[in-house]
Amino acid sequence: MTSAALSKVMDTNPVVIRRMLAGIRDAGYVRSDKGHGGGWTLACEMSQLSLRDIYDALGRPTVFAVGHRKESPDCLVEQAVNASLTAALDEAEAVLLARFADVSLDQIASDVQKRLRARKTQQRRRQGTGGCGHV
Amino acid sequence: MTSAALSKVMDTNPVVIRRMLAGIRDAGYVRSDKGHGGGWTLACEMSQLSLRDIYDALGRPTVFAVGHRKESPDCLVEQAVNASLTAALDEAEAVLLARFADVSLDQIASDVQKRLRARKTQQRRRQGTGGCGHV
DNA sequence: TTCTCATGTAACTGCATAAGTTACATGATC
DNA sequence: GATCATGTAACTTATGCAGTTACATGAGAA
Repeated sequence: MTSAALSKVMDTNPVVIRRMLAGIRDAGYVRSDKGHGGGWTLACEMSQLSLRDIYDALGRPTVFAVGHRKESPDCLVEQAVNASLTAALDEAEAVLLARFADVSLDQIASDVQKRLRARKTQQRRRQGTGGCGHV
Repeated sequence: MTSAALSKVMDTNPVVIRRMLAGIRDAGYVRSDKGHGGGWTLACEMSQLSLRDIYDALGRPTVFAVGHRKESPDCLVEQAVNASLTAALDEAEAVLLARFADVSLDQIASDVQKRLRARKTQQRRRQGTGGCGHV
């Protein structure tokens, strides 16, 4: 799939797609090819790729919107607050990353399949009965 | 303590202090008084006030810097990713808030005391021996 | 070889959010 | 009434991210 096609689907810009996928490619999870027939292809088994892997490949961006004002404040109160805050944040981050590690791409793919079936069933129901008229 | 004094200590602006403390005052944890001798005073026991209480009083700001692009996307893949992401984020947020609830202000206060003693010991050591000359 | 397609990347432009600032109103105390 | 302190609206940076433009590079087709 090309960056242009992906950007349309994701309602954004081809360059944004390339910037994002660059890290994932460098980690070896996808491949990019130039020229005719080029674009992006998956380079590993979906079952071997987790959300955690992608998070790492993206450069482990900051997880939290909250945090310290200073890294090493002189103020002892600020130091004490930072210590408590850091302990709590670290623990929460560990939980989050563990959960990310639990989710592989094939799980997401099968979830998509499930949603696809659900959508089709709903469409059939609406057409078959002529629709309830509410939706 | 006045907003002006607090802003100096925290290296910021009096108005920023007032904006922050406004929510905490509305929740009843601190009091503000105008005029001579006015300023901010604690309105409850430090042991009864946790980081979680303060987080709530501040309006429960967004915890995570990562998240969805859209709340209700048409794209089934995006829906599936959102579902996995939300589950993980919710779990991490629950852990974080639980940790916040575990930390009361008097714990932080005693941590400050501990740090104060440690700093004094270090200062005495430096002065007593004439100092090592490195710091 | 030349044309076209696709990625790679630098550089720039919004755009949203938070912090900081200014200005002035309100109320309490001396 | 003078002074001190908060309350708040309005404005000004500062920052980071998404989006965009422009062009270089490389691969394949004609």
